[in-house]
Amino acid sequence: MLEGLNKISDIEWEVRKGYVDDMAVPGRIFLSEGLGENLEDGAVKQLANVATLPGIVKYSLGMPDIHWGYGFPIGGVGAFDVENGIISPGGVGFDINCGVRLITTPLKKDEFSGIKRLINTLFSTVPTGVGNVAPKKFSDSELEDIMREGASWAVKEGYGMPDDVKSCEESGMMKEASTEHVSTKARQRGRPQCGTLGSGNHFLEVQYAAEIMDDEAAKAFGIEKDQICFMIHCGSRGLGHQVCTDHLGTIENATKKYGIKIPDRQLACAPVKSPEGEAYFGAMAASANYAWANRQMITHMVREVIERDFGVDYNEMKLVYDVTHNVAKIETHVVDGKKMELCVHRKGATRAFGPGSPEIPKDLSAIGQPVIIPGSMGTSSYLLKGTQTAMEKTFGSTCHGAGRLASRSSAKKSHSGADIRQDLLDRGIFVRATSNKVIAEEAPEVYKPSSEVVDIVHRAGLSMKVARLEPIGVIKG
DNA sequence: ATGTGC
Repeated sequence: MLEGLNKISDIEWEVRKGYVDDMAVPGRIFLSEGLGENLEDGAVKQLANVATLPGIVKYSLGMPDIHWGYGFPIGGVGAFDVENGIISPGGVGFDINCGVRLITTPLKKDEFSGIKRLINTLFSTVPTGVGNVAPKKFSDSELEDIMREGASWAVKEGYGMPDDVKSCEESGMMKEASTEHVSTKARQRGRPQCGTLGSGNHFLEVQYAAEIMDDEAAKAFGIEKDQICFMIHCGSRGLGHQVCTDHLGTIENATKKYGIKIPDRQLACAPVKSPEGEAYFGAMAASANYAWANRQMITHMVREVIERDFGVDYNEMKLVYDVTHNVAKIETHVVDGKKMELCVHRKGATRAFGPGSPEIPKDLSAIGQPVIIPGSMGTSSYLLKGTQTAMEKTFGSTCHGAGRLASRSSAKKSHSGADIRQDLLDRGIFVRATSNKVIAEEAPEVYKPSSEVVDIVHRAGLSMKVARLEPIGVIKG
């Protein structure tokens, strides 16, 4: 509910200092009155709690897809001064570098047929679902390289082409990775899973570009109307999950050790510049690199299938961009006219750097970075561009997706997976999933409409629409 | 999200 929040504009709301005790800064949420009806009190409280943590700068921020999460809300951004601020695993989440990438093909919708066959082939090619393993179990030394080098490791091993790397945020590799802080247990979980899709909201979709809203940006990003594309949404699997679990323990101890007062145990944190904070950051970066290698390997599998079955040249399937939804990064931002080094936590939020940012590909410098916002199963996904407004208002951030409305358990009670699969088929969307249970949990109705969420970030100027993508085939874990 | 709930 929006009650108790101060209205700044039709799409921006303030969570005043004092909403919970000890807030150092206010909160800001980008949200319409309509979507505000589903705003959870718990999520607002979590956003306010983040504002109590040491070193927070400017605002604790909520995107229109905000919902309740572990400690920090999902759809939240918190930036902390590197000198006196904190880093928190709860500000990143369990699925470190959960992210999404978009790849185009030269195929056009009108000339394309055989979606069922393609999805069935991909479903048997890309390992999918909880506990599934990749065709290859990597050695300890290979895993070490994966965690250090990320997407570039995969390309070097033949799972892609050199241009792929520069089309990833961070070039698909956080150089701060320190693998010595990744436990044996995390490595054991990670070794058989690189090149697997995972479960839940993770997916592999075949889509087409249904609408182009910004011709200039679409041209720069390399996407045309009616083009067949594929989108991959997944993360760091069991490795990132284990890294989060392991470091929550050490960070909880550090919270006590450094005398940091937190309003919720799930906000455990340590100074950015502390051994415990640096250890978590290094292990998180290693997990992020693993996730980039993972998405790169899946990209390769899909390209090989399309090359073989549709006669498309592998090199004609270009990576538009790869963004991360769950990460903490050290970035320089201008705050009240002066440059500051910040530890920016984006949890269920996407970087949306604007024109001229040195971090984005040079050939896109005049446009802004590509921003990819996936919809829920069977609904529109969007390609947008980053903006200067985002740099000024949200530390260069925007939303990450539709945002869940109902819990997995309630979704299972109210929806039949088989019925949803048939409904989608009637609408021309062919779904393969590891179980009907997953389809019920991921029913489009239990998510906010992606179009409404994207409308708000567009109206707020946090990222501007470039293209709308519609699914024709979906693989769900 | 996750070898799905301590």
